[in-house]
Amino acid sequence: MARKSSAVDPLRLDNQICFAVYSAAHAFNRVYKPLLDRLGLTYPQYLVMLVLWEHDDVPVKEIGEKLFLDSGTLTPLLKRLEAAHLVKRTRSREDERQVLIALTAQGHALKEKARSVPQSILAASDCSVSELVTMKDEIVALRDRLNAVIGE
Amino acid sequence: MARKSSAVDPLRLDNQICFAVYSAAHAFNRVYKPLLDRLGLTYPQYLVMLVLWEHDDVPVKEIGEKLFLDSGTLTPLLKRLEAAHLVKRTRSREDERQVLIALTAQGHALKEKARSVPQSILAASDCSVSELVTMKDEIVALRDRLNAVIGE
DNA sequence: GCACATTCAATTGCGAACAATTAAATGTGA
DNA sequence: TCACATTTAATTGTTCGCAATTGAATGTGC
Repeated sequence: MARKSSAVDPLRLDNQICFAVYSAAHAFNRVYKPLLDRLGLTYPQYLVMLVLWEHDDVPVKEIGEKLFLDSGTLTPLLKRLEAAHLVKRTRSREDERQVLIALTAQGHALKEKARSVPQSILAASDCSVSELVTMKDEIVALRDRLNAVIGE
Repeated sequence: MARKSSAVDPLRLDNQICFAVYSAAHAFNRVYKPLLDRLGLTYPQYLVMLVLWEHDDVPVKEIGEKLFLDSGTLTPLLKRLEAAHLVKRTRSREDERQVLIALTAQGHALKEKARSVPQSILAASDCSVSELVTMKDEIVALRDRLNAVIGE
């Protein structure tokens, strides 16, 4: 039998969608870095701020569900955001197990400085908005199917 | 002026391709985890092994170029692979600055156990091969455009 | 009311990921 | 040859990401 063609070898790096996603995520991170440095945020911190700019005063768990992150990641990250005076962490009075995350005035204000970020990313991706939307929807659909398998 | 529709608000989490990629990468990682646990590898270690299974006895830099990782990430990772008896690290005699990474017999043998991994991932993605190939190519093209911007 | 399980955040430990620096080896130009 | 830049890994310090555990608060079934 002939040796398997490298074009279809499933163990070839080039053939793995997962590596494509993994390396694209790192590439995005490197593009975001200089933009977010100006805001004093890391990319995961920026994601948390995006969540809070949409809906403030929420428990840690809700942030985690939206970003697919757990308390082991979020607790120290939120403490750093608190140290930067962007959020306030307070125990809920209705349910003392929960910690509610609220934006400070500074945290709200940062949203204005963040408005220019998406368009810089769009420019870097060198791609039409409609193409990006299509890709985004496909990737989200794939992600959700993967997460469904994990939940079993 | 009417309030901007949330469907096109560029600061909305749901509208960001970058978050789609970021969260998909984590979802992939979670699917890989139980499969790779059986091999005793983490996902980045698995990527390094994929590179080595394709081409052995290469300097650290070459691995880094293929995976878009630097020595700060690879040096400790490779030391862990060496501690697991999967690779050997030796200074090149032609150029003493380089460290060459070679597979051990165990490292070579592990490739056989890894063959079942891609098909498990394919099953989890619940998607046709041709769809995945198309998506992969699009994501790689996007990644390469992003990396081109970084290189400027 | 009380034992029990569940929920939620925090903690600990380990493995990435990367910036910045260090140090050694190599290459280059005068 | 010798000063100088370049290349390559290694190191250090900070931040993610997650598994596993802890501990407090809450809910439940009897």
